[in-house]
Amino acid sequence: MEKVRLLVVDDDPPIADLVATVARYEGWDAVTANSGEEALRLAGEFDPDIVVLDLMLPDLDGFGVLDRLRHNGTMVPVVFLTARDGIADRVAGLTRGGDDYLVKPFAVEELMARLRTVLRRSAGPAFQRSVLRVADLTMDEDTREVRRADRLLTLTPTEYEVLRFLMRKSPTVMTKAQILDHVWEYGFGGRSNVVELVVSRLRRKLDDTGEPLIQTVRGFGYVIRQAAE
Amino acid sequence: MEKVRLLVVDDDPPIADLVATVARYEGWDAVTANSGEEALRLAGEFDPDIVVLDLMLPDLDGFGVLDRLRHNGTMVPVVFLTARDGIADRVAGLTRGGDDYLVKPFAVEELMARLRTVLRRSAGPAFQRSVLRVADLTMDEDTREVRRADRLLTLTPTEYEVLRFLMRKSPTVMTKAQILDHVWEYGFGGRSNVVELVVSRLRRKLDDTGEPLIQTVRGFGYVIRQAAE
DNA sequence: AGTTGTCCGACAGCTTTTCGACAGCTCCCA
DNA sequence: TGGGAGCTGTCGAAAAGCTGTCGGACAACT
Repeated sequence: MEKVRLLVVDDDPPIADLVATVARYEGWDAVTANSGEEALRLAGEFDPDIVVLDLMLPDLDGFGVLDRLRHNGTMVPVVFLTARDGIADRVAGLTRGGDDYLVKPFAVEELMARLRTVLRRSAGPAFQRSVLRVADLTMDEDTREVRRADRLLTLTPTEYEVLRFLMRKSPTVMTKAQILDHVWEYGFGGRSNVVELVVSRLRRKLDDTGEPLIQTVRGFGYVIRQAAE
Repeated sequence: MEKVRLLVVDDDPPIADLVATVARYEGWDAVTANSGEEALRLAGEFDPDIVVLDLMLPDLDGFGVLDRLRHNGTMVPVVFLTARDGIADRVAGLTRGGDDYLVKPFAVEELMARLRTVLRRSAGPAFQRSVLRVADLTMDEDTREVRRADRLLTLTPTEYEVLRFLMRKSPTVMTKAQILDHVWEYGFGGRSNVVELVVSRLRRKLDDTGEPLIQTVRGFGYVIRQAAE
């Protein structure tokens, strides 16, 4: 696939920057806009494949931006960001077309996952499943089914996210800080051992059968990969 | 790649110089700033590819500098330096993207390694693995896998760092002092034979099979290279 | 043969990791 | 509205593994 072009619209520069940086890290092209006007201008110039759109903007609000976009005939898919309270209902109504939304504060991996899904859907009518695989472990990102050697595992949301992150990055070693930073909401204060704990719980479920897949790289972090040699 | 342009921002001149010197030694272009204002000015003039930014600055603090940088539309990647205590949490929020941070006191080689990683990532969408190779010894810096003639070695963090340093410098001879200075945190007190010890341990793991790769240059230091006649 | 430099075994202290127990929370259902 | 089930994160203790000090054996150079 071509390099994905992402437009991020959020009036809070750190947030916009955060999203753009993560996207670039994934190899996407990303630009940011801090107002509705700027967003519309950039949508024209930059011609994005997908848009992340905060609903709370100083000038024109998110809905307004969307209307104008659609008015111009742009069918680009949109993922909305909203505060926890409030307009969730109205957003829900807008998400039928394949668009999606996420509540702030979000975890960056979750945002990226939704962007990928939306892109995949909008790419073509025949949307192919996204299945991650490491050794005899598979994760179907559509059905959320995780199997180890065909045995179905039941994971909690957090476990699922951590596992997905590790599988996506496999066979690269990730530090605990990286895992925490990507899988937990930004702003999560936990100076704690949550990551270790979730890994421990994952291991119990995964490695129940078969050889250990999640490996500790002492003094550094964790990887998921087939034990070499 | 072109000559990398690095901007180092730290109010403690010895530290800033240390980093700049090491970077120049690697063939990079490096400039230093000792205050936030200077940093912003230089960022404009010098147009760096990457920035090392101490968070504790006399005038504008590190976060302020970052905000202003971003505000100017600069998407340059940043690696932060922080003291051990305190703001690690706040930093975490900024690092989710792909930027990174390091706690003082750090080891110079570790800083350089992170800079290289961040650069590599921001360079292109398809980020190519970084694999060091000396004779039949290979080190994959992403997976942290080290192999001698395909046999997987298990190294401790210190061993890994020393070996990486030697491999990077190969076939140049490094003195024990250089190794100590680069691989251990600056300010490390050990007037000792740690380096010898780690090398000894490395040898046992590496040279188990095959001919010795790490050679002693008596009265000077160590090199890793294929034994030449 | 003396001197200087290197190697490395043993050990103690320390750091990192693992994981059981538990309490607060949310969500769901009656 | 109350109760229950399941999820998440905190704490702490025990285990595992890593690092540096010491010191004696050994090797290399003069």
